[in-house]
Amino acid sequence: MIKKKTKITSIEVADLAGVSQSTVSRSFSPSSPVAKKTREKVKKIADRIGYQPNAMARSLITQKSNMVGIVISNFTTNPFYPEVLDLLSRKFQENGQKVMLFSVHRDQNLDDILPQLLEYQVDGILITATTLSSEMAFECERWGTPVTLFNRYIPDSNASWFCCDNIAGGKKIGQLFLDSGHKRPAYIAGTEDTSTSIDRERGFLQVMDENGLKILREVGNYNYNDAYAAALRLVDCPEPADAIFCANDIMAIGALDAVRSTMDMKVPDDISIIGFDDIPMASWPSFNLTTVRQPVNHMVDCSVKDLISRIKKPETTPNQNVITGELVYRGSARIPK
Amino acid sequence: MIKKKTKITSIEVADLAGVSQSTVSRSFSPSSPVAKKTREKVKKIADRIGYQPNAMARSLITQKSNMVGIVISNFTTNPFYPEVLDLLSRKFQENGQKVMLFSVHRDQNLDDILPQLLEYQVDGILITATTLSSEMAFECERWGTPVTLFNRYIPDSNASWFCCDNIAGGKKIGQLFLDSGHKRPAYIAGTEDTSTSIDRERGFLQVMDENGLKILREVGNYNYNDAYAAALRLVDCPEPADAIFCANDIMAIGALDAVRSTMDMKVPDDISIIGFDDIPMASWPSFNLTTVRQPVNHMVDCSVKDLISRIKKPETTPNQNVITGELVYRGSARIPK
DNA sequence: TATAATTTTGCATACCTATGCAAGACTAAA
DNA sequence: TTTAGTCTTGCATAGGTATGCAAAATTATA
Repeated sequence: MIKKKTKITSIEVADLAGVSQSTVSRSFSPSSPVAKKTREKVKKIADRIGYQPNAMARSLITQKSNMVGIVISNFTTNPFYPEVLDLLSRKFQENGQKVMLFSVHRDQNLDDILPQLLEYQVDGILITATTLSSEMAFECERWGTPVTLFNRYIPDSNASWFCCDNIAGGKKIGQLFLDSGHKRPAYIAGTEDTSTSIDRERGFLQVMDENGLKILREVGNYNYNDAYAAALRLVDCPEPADAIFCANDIMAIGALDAVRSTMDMKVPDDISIIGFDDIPMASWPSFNLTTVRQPVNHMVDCSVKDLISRIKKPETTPNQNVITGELVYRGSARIPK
Repeated sequence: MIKKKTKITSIEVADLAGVSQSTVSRSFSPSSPVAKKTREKVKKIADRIGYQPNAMARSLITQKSNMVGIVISNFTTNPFYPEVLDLLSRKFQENGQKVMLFSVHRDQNLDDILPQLLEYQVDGILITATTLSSEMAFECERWGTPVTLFNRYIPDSNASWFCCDNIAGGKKIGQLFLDSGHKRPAYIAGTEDTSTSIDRERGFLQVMDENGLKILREVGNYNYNDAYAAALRLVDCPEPADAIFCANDIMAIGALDAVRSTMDMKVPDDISIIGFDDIPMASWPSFNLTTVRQPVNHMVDCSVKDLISRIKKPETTPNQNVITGELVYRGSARIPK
């Protein structure tokens, strides 16, 4: 029978320091009034016996956990999201918020995740690369827990969201293809039911429509392999595509590899390929990918600031913003003369 | 003045259901004895008014937070780690553990991170891609919080660790270079003070030493760009390397691109390049990289199982294991005849 | 030195749930 | 119908901290 080692509490520190528990508590709260000498004495003893305040007990009193939940869907396939997660968690840390992470599958329902976050009294929730049902949005609202979406949006809810202007991005790319004289444009979609893929396609399609061009279409599910196969189908046919817009960079890279693997087409002379995101890899010499840059840093900044301010002032109205991305010209697409 | 919305408690549920608070509590704990009918009634009311147990209050009583801390260093540059993090967090979730995430800089001291984790009463800590000082190891031990390292090791501590056999990996690669007749081997190191880079170099060097070969050496800091530059230096000189071992795949890819950018060398005919990790990208057609596969899944399994079992039984002795990686033959290195 | 003003401290309580113990309700056996 | 046995429930308390209030200690003022 091992004696359960009981944690060191503020009372023990108080006893050793010859003060009350209240004073110990106050010593650990910078804004509380404690005589400088007393605070030093308390801290020294706490240090010696290894005391640290218990955040659970504190949260129980203060009704603030200083934790935010981050929900992110499988960020393994798209290098864009590790960067997002890294930035998000860093910025939350800088603001004194701990991060509770949930990695979910893209199609996984958040209905079993959110209750866990609420159970742990997170002060706010940030959701990226996935979206939430309106019931769950309501549930969070009922709890008074603010929710911010990153790169997704919900029209009629009081969640905040910050989303790259995917429609405009699609349009820019469509226009570029037109300007450089392409005739048989193609789109490789991401996962079918994601708003990002739908919107990028919509913008692209609209420009093509207005100019009387039909687009070829394949699905790449936002991953390299599927896009590779999709690109082969687009190229290996009687009337091959002469321009491919892929819903993200990693698929564009897959398409690039696929096209190169067939001996008879050259990029960008015979075919242009454009992606979306501007992940670091896009600028590598072997790819040199033309793409639309999502201003990650800015978007993360906005999201974190928004969530934190709504945690501090619950009555703040939610922010809903589209952020425009910029076309980055590299070597994988023909440039208009 | 907005009235602070106070959270719904088990007492309110109890009142509405006409039972005691204890009964409500028991209704939410599957193993507690409650009449079936009562439990259903309670649950229904709880559902209606949106009650959920408060995990903070529970943890305070049970002395278990059901949270583990994961500390990971900048996983943005090496695609190996997003995968690790994804698997880790998934597996912890499957085991009912929430994940508190800390993303740190490689050289950042953990001395300010660990106290935060302990403050939040995490049941265990998993550290990867970075290591902790012996003072901090001691601190965790004092708190009785088990620590597991992933891909790092500490010789004399009672932390567990699971580490790929980096020395053996380096040896295998050295041997392959010898067997295929290379004469001017080179090593591109990762970040200098990481055990992974040091050990991989050590194994490699040892084989070369035994066979009387000197190695060229550059530093690539585990990132694409530095490795690209390093490889150029190794190749663009009077006696260029004819075989490069890079401490991870992303650097090997950088080296590959660098070598290809010079018109007069072909891979693998003129020069062999080998990496370490076997990230998904390594198998892409454009790289087709020979490398040492780290058995991520297995390593993650071991780590999670270890930590969880030590959370359940604190007296368990720590596990310390090296796990051997397997050489994956692809197209970037000559194969012995 | 006495009084007022200010700073510092302690007391008591609240936050919300889990659980040992004993009493109550109910079923089965006699 | 009575008794023994099992199943449910409620009472009371503990877990560790923060904080309003009042008392004590200190400093400033007269």
